[in-house]
Amino acid sequence: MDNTKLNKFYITTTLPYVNSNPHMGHALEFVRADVIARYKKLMGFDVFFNTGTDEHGQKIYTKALETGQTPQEYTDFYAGKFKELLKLLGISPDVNFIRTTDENHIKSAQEFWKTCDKNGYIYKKNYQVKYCVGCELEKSDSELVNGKCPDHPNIELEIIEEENYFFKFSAFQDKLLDFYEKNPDFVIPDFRFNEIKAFVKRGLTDFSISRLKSKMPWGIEVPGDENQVIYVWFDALVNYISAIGWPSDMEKFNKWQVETGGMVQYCGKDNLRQQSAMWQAMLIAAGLPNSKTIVIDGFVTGAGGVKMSKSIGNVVDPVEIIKDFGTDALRYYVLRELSPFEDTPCTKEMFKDAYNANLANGLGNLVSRVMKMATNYSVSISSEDYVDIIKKDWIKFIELSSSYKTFLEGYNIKMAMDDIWIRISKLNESIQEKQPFKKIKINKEEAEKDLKDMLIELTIIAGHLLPFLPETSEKILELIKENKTPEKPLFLRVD
RNA sequence: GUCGGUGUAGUUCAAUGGUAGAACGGGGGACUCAUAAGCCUCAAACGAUGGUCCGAUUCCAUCCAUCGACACCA
Repeated sequence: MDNTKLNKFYITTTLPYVNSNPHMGHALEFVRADVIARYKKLMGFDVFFNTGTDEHGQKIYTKALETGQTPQEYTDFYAGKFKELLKLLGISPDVNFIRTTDENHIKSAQEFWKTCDKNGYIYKKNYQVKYCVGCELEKSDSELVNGKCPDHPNIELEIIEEENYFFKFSAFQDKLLDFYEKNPDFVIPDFRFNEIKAFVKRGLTDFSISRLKSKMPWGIEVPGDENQVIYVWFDALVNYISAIGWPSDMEKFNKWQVETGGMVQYCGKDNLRQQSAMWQAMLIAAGLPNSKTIVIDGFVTGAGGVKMSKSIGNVVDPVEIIKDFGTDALRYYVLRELSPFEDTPCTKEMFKDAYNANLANGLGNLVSRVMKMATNYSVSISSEDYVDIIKKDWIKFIELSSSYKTFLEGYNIKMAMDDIWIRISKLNESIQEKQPFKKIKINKEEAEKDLKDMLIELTIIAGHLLPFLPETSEKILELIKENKTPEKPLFLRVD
């Protein structure tokens, strides 16, 4: 039997569209995907972890021109910014970073197009575009009010006829519903799955997947038609397979998309349709296997559930947070304090409160507390028996915490972390109850035994933290191993 | 408008057909190993109105509030 088939894992984030600076939503998605990637690695899986930047399309083209740059200069700058953010967030350094302007991606997207075309799912059609002379912009139906531009209700919309390529999305309704039926956990959480099922059941309409190059040249050229470019998201979605070598390196592709049982995709709720319906239809159209799981994040909002925006001034900038509180503090917050699936409010004040309560007063203080006693009374535990074993045999170690594992397998990162913080509380209580700091004077032997138990428990806590707060976890394990008190508090209280 | 979700202490979240749990924040206390941290303790909530039931926060209906979906927004 081929056991190796079971221990490969492919996870990807959505590629952020680089028309603005990275925000909390991006940070949240990167960090969560990173946690799952790290967890799987610890569980002995061979992991491919993908992220990158989505760089084509009208918005970027316009922005670049506005700032007096070429689109390439503009996207180079933003790709750099996102790469920088990944570092700041402590994302696994071996993460793959794909840009949709990469040469191999461009080739792959064109091949993908050709394959869909060859299979009969792409056709050319006249497309009517509504154009408002007042705005000098094309308008979609959903933007219109009573069939007029809301900003210029007195001007009649012009209809512009344009020839575009279309994708036969309508051909995939039954196939998608059938696929959903057979994969009852395909979209997490379930209420998002219901949403997309309802959407597909209502019926699907073909959609345009190209743009006239004369109007918008910043895209990948449609194979065999130099007058059109591939519409940005059709090109962007293909990154998930171009990143793993399709079609030039089929061995690599098979390893990550076939032998893994499919990719796991993290995305925001605004991407539900593209990832769980359109992309799946595209894969079927190209004769490729579907994704395994789509995990949908909620949004980070301002206080009271209001959308974050510069004009309201309620934006919480992840880079600024990291500067003030550190990488693991941000990781902690997006993993435990933000709901895994629902929208959650976040303000700087809320961040600070959670930081002080759970990292400074909670985890950080506990480490100082235990290690201070351990060093003062010269009590230690053998690193071969504890610290080293955790790292060497994490699978066995985590086997002892069944709920932790169950939560992570279901992408419920918050609940897994709650388990750890329960342990932190319990250990604090136990120190209070056993009072080794008093007992050491009257019953040295028993005090030392208590303290050893506490060191073991602290080791277990650090072991559990490994995928979430890797840097902190390593620090704690190191302190236990060396039997040292932290020179500086792990998380300094902020007031 | 249609469909769906949600509405629980000051705040952020749980659970449940039969005395509603927690965390943060607030009040009080005993301690001292620790980052004026930790521990113990107190106060504090089921949107509204009807209905089913011996009994509803939980089920149903209506209303109010709020969020989302209803396709070309990456």
